[in-house]
Amino acid sequence: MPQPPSEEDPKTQAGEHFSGFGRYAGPATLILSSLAEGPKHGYALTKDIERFAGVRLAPGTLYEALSRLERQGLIDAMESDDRRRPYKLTAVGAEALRSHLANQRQIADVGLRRLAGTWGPA
Amino acid sequence: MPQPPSEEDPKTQAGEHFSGFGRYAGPATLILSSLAEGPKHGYALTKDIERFAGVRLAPGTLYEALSRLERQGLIDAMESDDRRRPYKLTAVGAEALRSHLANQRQIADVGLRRLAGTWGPA
DNA sequence: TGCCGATGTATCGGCTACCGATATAGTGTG
DNA sequence: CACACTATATCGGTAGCCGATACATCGGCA
Repeated sequence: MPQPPSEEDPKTQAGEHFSGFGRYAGPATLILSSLAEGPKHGYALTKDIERFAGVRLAPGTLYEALSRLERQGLIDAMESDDRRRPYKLTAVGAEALRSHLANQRQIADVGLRRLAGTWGPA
Repeated sequence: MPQPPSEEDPKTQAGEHFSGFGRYAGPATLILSSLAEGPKHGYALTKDIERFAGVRLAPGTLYEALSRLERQGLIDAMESDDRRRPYKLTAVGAEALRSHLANQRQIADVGLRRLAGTWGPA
């Protein structure tokens, strides 16, 4: 079977999103979205985020964001025997992510609709 | 008649989006999305953005972002007789906004789908 | 007329998120 | 045993974001 609507689609990525925006989209959103799939450690997050969002997070950005998110109670660190430090989404984090993404999606919809209106569908 | 899917919906706003995120969404995206509807001056942008995104931009944020966007060629200033300084989206700005919003929307979709998977639809 | 709130733009100072560079070390493979 | 990859952590610089503040105009209303 042809694996119907398979999760993320690498072909859809914006190779060049001009970078004329603030600091693009905020690492926190990307990290939480990645963790929504299940627990991951830092390096795995980097790889996953690059795959589904086309964004490469610098190490500094990643680990600072992780400790910030943990301090805020949105994610939890899990202990492990080897050198990896996995994190998992908390219930609070999941709820925060849900409302944030819903908001972002609505904004994107409004913007795209307005673009289609004045700037033609092409 | 109940005015079907009328543009922006104020009732859908997230009254409390926890603010635990980096810099939430970046003013540039909001400004460009607002200008996609047509030319506006600064103060009108503030009001419109508050209405469709539920975000109140501080004056500093707004005007600094405006001059940055103009410097980048994403918007153009229009002269006027009264004290208002309207801006309009450029073709480059429209294209940049389109790809950026498409990217954001895809990220939001991935995140929400993953949330629904592991964290239940409730 | 005089007050006041809304409209409208601009700038300054602080904070900190973001990022690149760098350091360190374990792992696996040729 | 050298080298690339995995993996985490920290530091310094920068600039985007924000609140405060300042200033000017306009309309309404007592």
